[in-house]
Amino acid sequence: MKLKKEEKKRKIIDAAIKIFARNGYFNSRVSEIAKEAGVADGTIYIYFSSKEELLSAIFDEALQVFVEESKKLLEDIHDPIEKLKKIVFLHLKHLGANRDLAMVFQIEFRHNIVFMERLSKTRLADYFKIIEGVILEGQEKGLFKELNPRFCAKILFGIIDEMVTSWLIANKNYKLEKDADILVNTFVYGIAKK
Amino acid sequence: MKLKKEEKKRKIIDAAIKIFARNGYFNSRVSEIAKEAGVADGTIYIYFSSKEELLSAIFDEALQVFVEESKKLLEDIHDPIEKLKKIVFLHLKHLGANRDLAMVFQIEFRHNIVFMERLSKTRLADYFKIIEGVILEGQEKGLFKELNPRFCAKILFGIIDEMVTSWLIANKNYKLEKDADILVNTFVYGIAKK
Amino acid sequence: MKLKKEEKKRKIIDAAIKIFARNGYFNSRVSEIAKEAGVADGTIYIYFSSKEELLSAIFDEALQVFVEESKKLLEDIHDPIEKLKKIVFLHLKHLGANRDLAMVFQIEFRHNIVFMERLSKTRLADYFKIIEGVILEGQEKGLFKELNPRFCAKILFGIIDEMVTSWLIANKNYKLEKDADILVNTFVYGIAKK
Amino acid sequence: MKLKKEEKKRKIIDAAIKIFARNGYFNSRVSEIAKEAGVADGTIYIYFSSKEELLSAIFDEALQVFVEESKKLLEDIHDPIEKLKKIVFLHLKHLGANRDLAMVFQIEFRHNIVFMERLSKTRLADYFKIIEGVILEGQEKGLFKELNPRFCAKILFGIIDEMVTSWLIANKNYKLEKDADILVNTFVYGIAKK
DNA sequence: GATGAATGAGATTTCATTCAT
DNA sequence: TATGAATGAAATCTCATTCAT
Repeated sequence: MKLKKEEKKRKIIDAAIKIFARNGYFNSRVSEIAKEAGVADGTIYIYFSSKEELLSAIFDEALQVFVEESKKLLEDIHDPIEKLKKIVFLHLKHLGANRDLAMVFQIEFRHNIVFMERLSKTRLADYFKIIEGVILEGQEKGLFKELNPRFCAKILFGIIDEMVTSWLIANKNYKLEKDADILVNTFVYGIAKK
Repeated sequence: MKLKKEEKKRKIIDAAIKIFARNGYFNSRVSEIAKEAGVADGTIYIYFSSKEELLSAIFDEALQVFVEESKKLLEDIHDPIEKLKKIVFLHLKHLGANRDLAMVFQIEFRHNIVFMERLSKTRLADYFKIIEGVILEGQEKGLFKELNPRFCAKILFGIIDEMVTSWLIANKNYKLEKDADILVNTFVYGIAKK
Repeated sequence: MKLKKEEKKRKIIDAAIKIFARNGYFNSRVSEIAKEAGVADGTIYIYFSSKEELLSAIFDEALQVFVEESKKLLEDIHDPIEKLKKIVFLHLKHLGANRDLAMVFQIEFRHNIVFMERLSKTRLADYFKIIEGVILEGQEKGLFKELNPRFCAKILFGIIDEMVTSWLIANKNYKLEKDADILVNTFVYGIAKK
Repeated sequence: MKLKKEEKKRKIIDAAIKIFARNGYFNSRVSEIAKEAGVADGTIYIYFSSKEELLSAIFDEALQVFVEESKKLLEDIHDPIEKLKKIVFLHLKHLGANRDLAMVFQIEFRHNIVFMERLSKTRLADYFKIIEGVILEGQEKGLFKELNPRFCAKILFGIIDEMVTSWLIANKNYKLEKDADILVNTFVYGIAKK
């Protein structure tokens, strides 16, 4: 029974990702999502209180999975630079493996400032914390300069973010994660010679 | 007469920036923009064929101004790193001086993939060209590693972009451009010690 | 359930006939029709895809009812002239009994050539077929001259049509069908003496 | 000067006939007519007080020309039946020679009952008077049955009207006036044999 | 819980007409 | 007289959400 409920929620979220990715949030109809999920329009409102809530749920779920996986996989790595590479690799792999989800992340979540503010204060904050933690660790180990860790985290996030968006827009079939290492190297060592 | 027409167009664009920034594109009413601009609803459609066209016009105009100014100011600078600092400084100053415009740039232009594709193939491409040119110049002068210049340009743009967005979301009153130098230094020399 | 749906459709069509007749198609508001039908504006669009579609539906339904009734009542009559009288009588009675419907038929259906072309190739064609059939029958029985049956049908239709329109415009209370017999007699025997 | 004024009025009327015929009254824009006539939008309002007035003017002018020509040409004819043939011939020739005008007459003038009422009480009444006069003359000469002349006129008008409309809808290239004689013969002698 | 018909507020855009030049 | 930019009222249709079944 409980499982059935979870299943239905899953179906609705998956349908929403697909539809939002295809048409954009504002041009997606709740009834379309319902159809794609194989449920009645009204059913969606049993599981989610509104269309926007459904968008939030996608974000929450995906980021939670991602944060948890990152934490777990980082446990066995000790070199901060390797850790950064793993984080970036996971980020790119996750989104690269699911273009629809990537679309929703890069485009649909940026719709309005209120939404973004809320997001960046919740799940996204956890993600930034992880990156910041690694930076700090690197600094403590004497590997990184004494820059503001939050500042560094933003830079790294900005780089990854741009890579994903640019991959989406290019609409070519290259592997998104292929550049993870060079990306981190450039972030860590800069573009200047020597 | 011609002037008057240009003036009215100006007024409408300024009003649109203000209203879009305040409410977001989808939650802004054309009639609101008209009221703010001091014209009749229908007048807007004499100058812009649709609400979306109006959004495009904001982007085009702002980026054109920016690209032109950048080109001019770069002429007198010869060090590639200084050039990058100037570009970043200008980018941050421009948007930092006009929070409404920044809002429209960071949030409202990202509404849908089609819109973004179109934008990134037009004006934005010019901007990327400028950054790429500087990177290439640095490489030719033996200052920068032989990385893909487009890749480097994306990284830099991603960093700047994240700074702006994060400044918007933070909603604090720090000067956006204050970090231009350290940002470029980090980009150029990396976060690693030595 | 099914019945309820049909009922609601009925109500909307009846309301539309009334409102179209009163104000004309172009000066009728969908919201007015909704109000008259006792449903919400949006409900109309569940049953009809557009305002024009609603106009078409009125025509289709009314003509279908009329064609079916004509066919049935003609079965028991054998004299072609009597058949023509019956057709004309029915036509006049139907519209004479429902001034609103007559208004829509005579005025609102003639709005544009495209609409008329479409109509005349569908339901109206059936109606012409019936008249033509009777003319042909009369010719086969040696009662009528060997004129082109389609030409004769057009003449008869033109006469009836003008009677209805002129009755509408006159806005007097005479029974429209009272002239059915004399009308057919004139059509059949002409206005010339002997 | 006066001539120039008349010329401009002419141009506007001709443009209006063309545009109304092409798109229908409601789907024609005043600005389109202005463009076609080679004048500014506002200029139309110097000559006609409104869009509807312009439609009226077309009707008035065309019918006036027609009524006057009919009267003149009928003077030399003495046989009522020949007179009817001439009237019908002229009616069909006039509209047959100018498909755009025909379109406006058959379709655009029937838009709303108020308009039709007004028309039928003014210019159209003159036209009916002419037909009625011929019928009466035929009756006085003992050629026609003692039917109500107005009734007969309506019948004849209905027949002609249907012929024109059906010609328009058919959109074939046959000469509209070719059936004038047979049409009148059928009207006068009926469809019955002997 | 699930359904899907019904709701009704609401927004973009059009276009006849005006009027300052 | 002629112009055409500006006006602003107004209407179709959409669609998130509800709720009786």
